[in-house]
Amino acid sequence: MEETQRHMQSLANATMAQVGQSVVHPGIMSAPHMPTATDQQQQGPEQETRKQEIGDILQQIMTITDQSLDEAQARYEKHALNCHRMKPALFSVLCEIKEKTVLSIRGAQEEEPPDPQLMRLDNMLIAEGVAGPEKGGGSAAAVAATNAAAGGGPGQPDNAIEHTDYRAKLAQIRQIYHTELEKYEQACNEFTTHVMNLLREQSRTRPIAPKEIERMVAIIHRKFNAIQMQLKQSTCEAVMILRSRFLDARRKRRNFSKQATEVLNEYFYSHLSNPYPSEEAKEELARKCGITVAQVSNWFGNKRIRYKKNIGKAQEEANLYAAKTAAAAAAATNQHSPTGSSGSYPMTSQSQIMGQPDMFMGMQQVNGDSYSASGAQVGANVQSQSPSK
DNA sequence: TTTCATGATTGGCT
DNA sequence: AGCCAATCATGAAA
Repeated sequence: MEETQRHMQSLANATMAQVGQSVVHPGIMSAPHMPTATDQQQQGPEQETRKQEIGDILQQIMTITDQSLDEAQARYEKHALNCHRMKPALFSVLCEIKEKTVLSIRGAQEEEPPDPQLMRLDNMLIAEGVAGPEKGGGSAAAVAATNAAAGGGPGQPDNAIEHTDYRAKLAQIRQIYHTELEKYEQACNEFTTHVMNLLREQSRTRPIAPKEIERMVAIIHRKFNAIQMQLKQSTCEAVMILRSRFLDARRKRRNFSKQATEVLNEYFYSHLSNPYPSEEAKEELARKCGITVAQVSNWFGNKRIRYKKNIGKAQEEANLYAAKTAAAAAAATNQHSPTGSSGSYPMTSQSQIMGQPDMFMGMQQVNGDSYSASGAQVGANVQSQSPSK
């Protein structure tokens, strides 16, 4: 992401503005410590001189800031200040006052609770395997996703392909995420160091309390966290898109295998009078075809409606399967007992035998749909089928 | 690219 | 809950 650069720039500007605020308007500079009555009462002659010295230093500071001095003189004055023996004392006093005034005002509102949205994003990223341990929830989530996408069908060869495909894409997202995160962290650290150095540098000429530095670091971190949140958000979006692509079954419709279609058609045409397989029959078909019971139900739903809509063409198919069934059953009859089952789905209703299937004619018979019904009645002619619409 | 076939989904009905 | 009908979305053939 080249966004990083932009973020960095704006962040740098924003933070420097805040740094600048305290540099340019330190407050304490223009409002030096005002001694109270009690202060004065407790002062001895020694304290009186000290006060005088502090006053001198302040006066020098004011002079430096107010006047435009030439370089050499300014350097000389600063040096004189820095070397002054009262400087540490003055600084600590100034820091103390600063802490009491400026920091106490803002201090309270900085205690922010963890952002719930950030927590949500974090949780999601961990759950999806983008954040967190490399081989942990990530692959687990991928397995779950691909399994769901496969619809539970056993032995689908492309299952593995899509599995790895999903994993590869997820890994890609993961990698980008971590690279960016690392970049942000590095930039954050660099910037923090930079600002700290700056403050340390400035602390030689103006009072800067440790708390103030802390606060500045906190501000920087907060800014960078905001950027990180954007990264997390877009990563989440990417994962969601990936997931939806892989989980949306419609997008990955695969035709059933030829063998599966054969089995289903065989059943359908041999039960034309009542093409409503029982739950057990569906399970059996599902097992045979390597698909789910729901898919079997879908198939029969589609088949019934499409058969009804297109009788003419369906009849050809019906004949085909009738002939097949006949052949299979005949073979079975010859080889085994006259009543033996061929293992396919023999016709069971009288109308089928007579070539008058009664599907959709309101005559649905209870035929049990067992796979071992009288297989001897074969060779039915289904050319004259005329299911009503 | 277009057209057809087909598995999945959805809403309404019983 | 199961089914029907319409529809969607995709695979595969033309």
